[in-house]
Formats: sequence, C-alpha cells, structure tokens
Amino acid sequence: MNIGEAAEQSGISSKMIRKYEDSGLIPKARRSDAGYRTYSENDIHTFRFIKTARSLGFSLKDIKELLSLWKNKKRASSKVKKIAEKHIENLEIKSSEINTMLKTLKHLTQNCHGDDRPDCPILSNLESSVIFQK
Amino acid sequence: MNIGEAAEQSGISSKMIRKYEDSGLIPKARRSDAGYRTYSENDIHTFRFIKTARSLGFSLKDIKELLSLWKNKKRASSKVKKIAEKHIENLEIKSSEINTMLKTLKHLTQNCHGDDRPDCPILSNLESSVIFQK
DNA sequence: TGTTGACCTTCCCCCTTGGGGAGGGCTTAT
DNA sequence: ATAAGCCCTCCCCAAGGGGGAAGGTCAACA
Repeated sequence: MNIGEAAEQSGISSKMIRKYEDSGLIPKARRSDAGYRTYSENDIHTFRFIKTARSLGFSLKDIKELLSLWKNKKRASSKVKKIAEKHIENLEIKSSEINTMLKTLKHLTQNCHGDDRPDCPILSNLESSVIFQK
Repeated sequence: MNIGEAAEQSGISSKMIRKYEDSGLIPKARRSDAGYRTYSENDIHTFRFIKTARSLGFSLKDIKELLSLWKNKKRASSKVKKIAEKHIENLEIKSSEINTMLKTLKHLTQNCHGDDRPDCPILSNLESSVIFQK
C-alpha cells in the first residue's frame, strides 16, 4: 500500500512517516517503479506501535530503543523496564512542576478582582515574586 | 550596564536577552559607541518580570501582553486575570494528560519482571494497546 | 605601548515533534 | 486526452532554549 493508506491505517500522518524515515526511526521504505513508498501490514503494525508509544509520551529516541527491543526476541525485559521507569521519572518531574505553577497561579488568580480596577496581585507577584525568588 | 551583567542580575542569559529583543518581546536596547547594548536598573526590573512569568509557565506571547498591561497604569485587572485563567486551563489539560500517561505506565511497569526474560507487558501494550485505542 | 583576556557583536547551526505549502511527477477514471 | 487525486522532494514555520565561529572593543598589566 502507498503512504496515504498507511497513514490512515496507522494514525500517523504521511508527513510524519516520511520524517520518521529521514530521522532513522524506521528503515527506508521499498519503492515502486515510480518512486512511491510501499508498505506492508507489518509496517502498519510498527507504525501503530510508534503511535501508542507516542501517546504514552515516550520520546522518539526512546521509541527507537523500544522498537529494537520489540524486534529482538532475546531481549531482557529489564531493559524495557528501565526505559519506562526513566520516562516515568521525567513525567513525574514535569507533573510536579506544573502542579507548583498551578498552585501559585490559582492562589494569585483567586485574589485578583478581575474588574476595571488596575491593581492586580498577579502582576504584583510577577514584578517582585515572593514565592519564586531566583 | 552591559548585557553580561544584566544577564547575571536578571537570571536571563545574554543569549536570550538578545533573542527577546529580536522577537519584539522587549524594545531595542540603547547602544554604546562601540555598539554594545546598555541596560538600566529599570530594564533589569523588566527582565525579572519576564523571568518570573516564565517560571510560572507563561508563553512569551502571553508575557508580551502581561508586560504591556504591567506598564499600563490604567489597565483593567480583568484582562490580566483572563490571561492567567486561560493559562491555568492549559496547564490543567497538560497535567491530566501526564497523569493519564503515568497511570498506564506505572501499571505496566509494575507488571514487568524486569529480569533477563524477554516477555514484557510494556511491549505487549505498545504492540496492541488495550488502554489507548486510536 | 603592546599584548592578552574577557567581553561584546552578528550570523549560523542544533535540539524536539509536529504542520503548511510549492512545484512537479504519476495513475486512474472518465 | 484530460482532470482529480495521489505521490515526490524541498523549504519554511512554531517554541524556547543552546553552541560556537569570526571578528570588534576594552581594560589591565608588564
């Protein structure tokens, strides 16, 4: 099948399939006489793997490793687990950063009149932060 | 003062101060005879405002608006509040996305042996996701 | 006075994960 | 034969940083 159908069946756009090929995430596709990329059911299977991994937030770099472990039937599951655990760690850091921001923002926003008056604790905080001092 | 000292005092790198100027976030700096950018205490004050706003996750686009409201003594606090509330919304979406990922990842990771054996629920899930079906 | 090191300038490249669109070739159906 | 709808490559854009090259300037020190 051509790239358009592969895109539709995998949920990854044609644009991105080409980029993934360029970046080395997936091998170079076979080509038709006209130079069209040609894909098999197996390729779609791989694309779906990538799609799901992206939806769990894995980076393309991680996904490259996960793909190679996936294809290697003699892999040690410990390697997969290590990648996932590192990813979990990073997500937890991001999550706590966001939650810290949210806590401050909600506090400031609750104390802002939100009317025609100019005084505003949000601006006051940005001007001279009490909570976030560098 | 020159850009290096301004960077040190504000916590924003020289590199980024120049980029902020290029992008129009801050006005073009005065220059010395030699062409060096020259900053005042007031500029540092502005840089710190930007620094704090970044630490709360505001985009540079938002910060541009916040800066203009900050400098406008006749502003309506409602405008500031609106920007902050929209930002809170976005952060909450991101937060829930991350938490959804974390929930799945933790579940899968807990069930992975993490030893020399190849079988691994993480890969099985990516291969044919039950939880995230596109 | 000359040299040296630290600073400054502009300009270009890189990262990440996508998207838009131009200009041109191929295929298929009417 | 022609038009629609694919496909190709190539370049530009986003956001928010970072690295480094090539060259000008300034201040201190011998």
